[in-house]
Amino acid sequence: MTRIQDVAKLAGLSPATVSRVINNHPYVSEEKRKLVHEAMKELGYVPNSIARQLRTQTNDAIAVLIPRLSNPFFSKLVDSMETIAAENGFKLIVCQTRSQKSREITYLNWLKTRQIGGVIMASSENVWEVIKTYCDFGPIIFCNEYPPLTEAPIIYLNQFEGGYIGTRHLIERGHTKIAFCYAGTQFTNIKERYLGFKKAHEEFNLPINENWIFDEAYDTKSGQEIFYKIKALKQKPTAIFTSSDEVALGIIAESKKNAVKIPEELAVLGFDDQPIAELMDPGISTIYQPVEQIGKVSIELMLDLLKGEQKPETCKLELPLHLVVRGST
Amino acid sequence: MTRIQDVAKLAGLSPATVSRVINNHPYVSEEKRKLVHEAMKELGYVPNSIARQLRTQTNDAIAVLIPRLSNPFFSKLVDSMETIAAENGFKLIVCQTRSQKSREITYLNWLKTRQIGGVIMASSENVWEVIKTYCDFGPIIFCNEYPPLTEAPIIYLNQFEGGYIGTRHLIERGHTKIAFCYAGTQFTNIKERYLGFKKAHEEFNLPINENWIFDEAYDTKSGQEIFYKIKALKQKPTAIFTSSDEVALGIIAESKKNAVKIPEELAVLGFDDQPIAELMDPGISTIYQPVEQIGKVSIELMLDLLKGEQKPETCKLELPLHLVVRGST
DNA sequence: TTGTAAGCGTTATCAT
DNA sequence: ATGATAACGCTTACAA
Repeated sequence: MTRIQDVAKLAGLSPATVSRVINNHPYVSEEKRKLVHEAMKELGYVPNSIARQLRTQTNDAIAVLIPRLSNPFFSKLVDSMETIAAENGFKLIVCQTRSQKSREITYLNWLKTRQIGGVIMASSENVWEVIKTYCDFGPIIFCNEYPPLTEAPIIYLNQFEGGYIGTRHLIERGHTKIAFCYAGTQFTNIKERYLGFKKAHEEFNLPINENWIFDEAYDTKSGQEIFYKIKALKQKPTAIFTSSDEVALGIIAESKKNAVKIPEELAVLGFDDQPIAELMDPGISTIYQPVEQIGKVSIELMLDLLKGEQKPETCKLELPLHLVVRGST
Repeated sequence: MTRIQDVAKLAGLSPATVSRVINNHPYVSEEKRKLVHEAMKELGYVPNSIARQLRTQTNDAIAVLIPRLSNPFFSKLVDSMETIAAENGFKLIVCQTRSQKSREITYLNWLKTRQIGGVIMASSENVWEVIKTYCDFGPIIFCNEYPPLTEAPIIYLNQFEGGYIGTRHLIERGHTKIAFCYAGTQFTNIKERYLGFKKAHEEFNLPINENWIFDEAYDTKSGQEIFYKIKALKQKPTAIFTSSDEVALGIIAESKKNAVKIPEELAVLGFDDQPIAELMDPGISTIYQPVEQIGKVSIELMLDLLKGEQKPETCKLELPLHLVVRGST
């Protein structure tokens, strides 16, 4: 491996000058600069980033914590983040927690051991009190979801609003018996959505039926299962507010197999606005989430924090979401 | 930041002994080991991995190059790799080339600057002669796709076989007018598939119609476009061998809107066997690719190379794929 | 079994 | 404008 020393020797200069050239410092004569470039080229020299990071106490690796990549919402999110990170010479490390507290901690520990420079939490399983203890070791920001009491930057979508406008839409379509899908142990998102769901019901003086609240609605498969749970009920809802387009897809697929008409017998509302939502027949009415934008804003904030060495401050940035009406409602 | 020095001082020992304890070296008395652990705990000490990597000349970051994450095939592939990498304490860095030569080179350069320890190329845009020049800086292996003349480990699926069994299936269903989808400038995969497609035609003495070969079949949208290209033809194929389930999905979606019966008027064969293939109505007949397995095998090979410091040798490991028949054919 | 000291490849401080 | 030198935090001969 050729070192900065080797370049210096060949150019007849000191390592310091070579370093100055590499880092575009001022106060280097054009003559020497040229000499250095020639020597670097001749030796095929490339700076060792590990040594540089040790010396400058920096780290250009960013971890993004998500439940799993095979969830299209998250792969799209990571997609948008990676593009911008790479453009800025930063590396993006995928960290799949699979919704497990312990895995999340494992990744957060990478911050302590300087394996990574900062963390973007696009999902979080642990409470803020626990996550907080890692903040001394590098910037941590939240994107899409966050635990209660979080004192860190938060980029989020107003899920309450999403829950409200979606439910309102269903009510305006004439539905009074509306089911709702919960997904796991998430902190804020689904809970917020449920509050919006509730608010819409209250506004129209409609009761909420506890039997129509389904948990563990993660993916298409759970959507299929939920369809059969509904089918087995005596009192059936006429509409369902699902937790994602995948879940909606599962419900719609099984409805077709069972000759249940959509939206006449069961109106299905998705969430996310995945490409698939438009393609299905009928198209899935859904709540559009600006995934690329939330990824872009989050990674840009992280880059600022990493470059500026400033401490992240508590703040909340809300991005808008909106209703997309298609055939399924 | 607490250093190994601090721990040593508190424990009344030398940094060397502390290092030995951290790295589980033999020849450390139980007594001192305990002392070190206590001191580490008291100070909340964690080793600095950057310093360690500089000293040991190692690197625990693995880059995986893919076109884009939003392609489910690749997000699933990265998913399986990340899981195993993390279990072994290695970090997986997503690198989206967006099928651009230049971006691929940017990422490969990270190997030179020691930003990463090794590269898994799950797609490749540059020729082997170019990629070869990076091999001195760390292990490079190919997974799923590879340029001609590659002298590096290759984990791949027999695409020729895939093309053959798929086409044979369509022919056996009575089709003689079969379209084929190409996707971009990939090196081997689609080309190999086409050779299998050709072989099946030859076996049954069927001609191939050049007008029925469609290029740029990347995603659902292109599938939709292809449907309309077919619709505009005077001489229409009765079956189509697509390049992915997404493309098949696009074609099927538009067929429905245009009241073209599937599979009676147009049989559609997918590729990959994504979850969506099973859910569609009709289900998409497709070629199953063992994505998780190819990811697992690849990352395990990379871990071996990184741990063992051995040079990668030219080799080819083939994993099997098979036909899944559903309603679309 | 433990300690001393050199060195991994940089960059930053302080001279000159 | 340039150079000598120390330091970043760790591991590993070598010595004891």
